[in-house]
Amino acid sequence: MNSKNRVRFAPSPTGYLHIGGLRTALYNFLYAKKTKGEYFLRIEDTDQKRFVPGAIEKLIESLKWAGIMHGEGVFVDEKGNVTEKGEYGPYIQSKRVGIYQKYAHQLVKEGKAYYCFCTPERLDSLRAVQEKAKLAPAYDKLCLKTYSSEEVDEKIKNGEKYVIRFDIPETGETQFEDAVRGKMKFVNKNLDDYVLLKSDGYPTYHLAHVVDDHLMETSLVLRAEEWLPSTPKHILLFESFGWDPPQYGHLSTILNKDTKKKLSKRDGDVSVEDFQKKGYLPEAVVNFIALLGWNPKTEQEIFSLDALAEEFDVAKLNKAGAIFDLEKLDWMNGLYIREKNIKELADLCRPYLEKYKDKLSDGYLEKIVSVERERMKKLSDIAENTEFYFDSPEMDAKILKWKDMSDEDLQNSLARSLEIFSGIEEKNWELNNIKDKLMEAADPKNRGEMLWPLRVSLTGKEKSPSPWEVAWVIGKEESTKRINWAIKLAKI
RNA sequence: GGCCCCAUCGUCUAUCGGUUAGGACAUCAGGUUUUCAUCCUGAAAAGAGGGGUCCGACUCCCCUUGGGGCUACCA
Repeated sequence: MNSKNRVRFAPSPTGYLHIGGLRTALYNFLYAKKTKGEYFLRIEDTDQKRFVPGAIEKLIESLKWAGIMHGEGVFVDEKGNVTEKGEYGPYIQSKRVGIYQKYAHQLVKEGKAYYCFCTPERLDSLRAVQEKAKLAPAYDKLCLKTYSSEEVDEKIKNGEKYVIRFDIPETGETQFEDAVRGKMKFVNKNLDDYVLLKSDGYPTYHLAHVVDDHLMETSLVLRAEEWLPSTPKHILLFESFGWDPPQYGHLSTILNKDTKKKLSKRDGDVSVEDFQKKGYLPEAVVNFIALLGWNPKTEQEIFSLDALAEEFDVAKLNKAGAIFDLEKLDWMNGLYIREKNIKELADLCRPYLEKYKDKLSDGYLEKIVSVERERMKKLSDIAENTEFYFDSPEMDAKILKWKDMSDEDLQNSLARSLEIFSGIEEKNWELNNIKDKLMEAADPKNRGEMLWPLRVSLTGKEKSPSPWEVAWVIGKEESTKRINWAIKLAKI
């Protein structure tokens, strides 16, 4: 037996990593880090209908982006091939079907499970009848009750399709201690004789989970709340095999802000990849989701991954569902953006300015980023309202005037700015220098009279960074050109 | 319908029977400021309802209500 804590993240490769899945992975990862245990990645691809090619690679890519890396399980190598590492493999369930089949049949032999030959049609009508009678829909054990073992052998020999069902006791209760919810108690007769092995020979989640987490020596299963109702089924299965179940902890659901229901693909962008594309930083996403359903019980809110691992404690996991509030994520993302150094931030922003890539030479992007950084919430903001760094702005002469300035005042103001700029030598075209010269010249009681028209003539916008910042970025020549153009425009 | 889980500001949450119910986001108002943003100050904002238990309940128990989840040969 392994004395280390062993936890896992076991997603299905259905196309992308859900943000809720990322949180589940994160908590497991943090637990392992905190307790110096092992965190491994298993792929649950037992539903052939839902398998999406390339999904495993994408899943791992998203986890890697977030910095949630496992030391055991399924990996992607440098060549892009899916590989595995670890003593408990294979870690991809489709490679383990023989194992599941062996255990399922063993249970049948021991009289704890049975073959079921019922057609989907019969199951459907059975369910319909039960629902109409306001009963809990459940399999009626028909095949268990009606067929002798000889009849079963005969049917199988004739090639009849079957599934293997778990024979759940009709009496008694199943109890367990949930790491986040405490004592849980379920009445066995409410439990259905669920399918262990499907007619295609693949296991259901239930069988695969129990067999794998026993064989892989998982000590704690932190998983989504939606699994809570099937946990007694899993406990009973473990017991049938004579195995000790792992400890369970069921995580609260992440809810959609508008519908207050489980966040789903239909609600829009919920995949990790979507957040990445929209310009969220992994630090912010990780920090934010960590706090959705977990709290360190202090007033600290900003945590690096390492700091989270330091503080993480299963006992501090929350029970209630948490609404995913994008506004707070935006704030937090802005915070992390402002902490980035210019070089790194520029590199992160570059993909969003693909259409201007010819104009981004010689540190130009670094300059833009240093000016825009404090007003960005997402990396993609670098492409919002920033055209004036690349092209002469569209100018609306009406907004050039500061407050109730006269035409003459405006001309004077712009002329004065032009004069100041021409007084600054090219080699002294530095941010602080430009700022000092402008501030010196501006009337302290009414700086807007000078700064507003100048800024608008440089940007064409009512809202933008300061005139000295923009002037510094676009350079003396371009700045001068734009002021001259504004002067002309204002005269018309 | 059946089974299960959950319940403090709009949102994320603190409170492990005694607090002016705290923090953060968002909102609003100020300050800094040419504008925006940043930053700083401040304000408004919560224990779903009803029963118990207790000297005392947001906190413990029960009921109601509300919300959510599960109810597949999907996970």
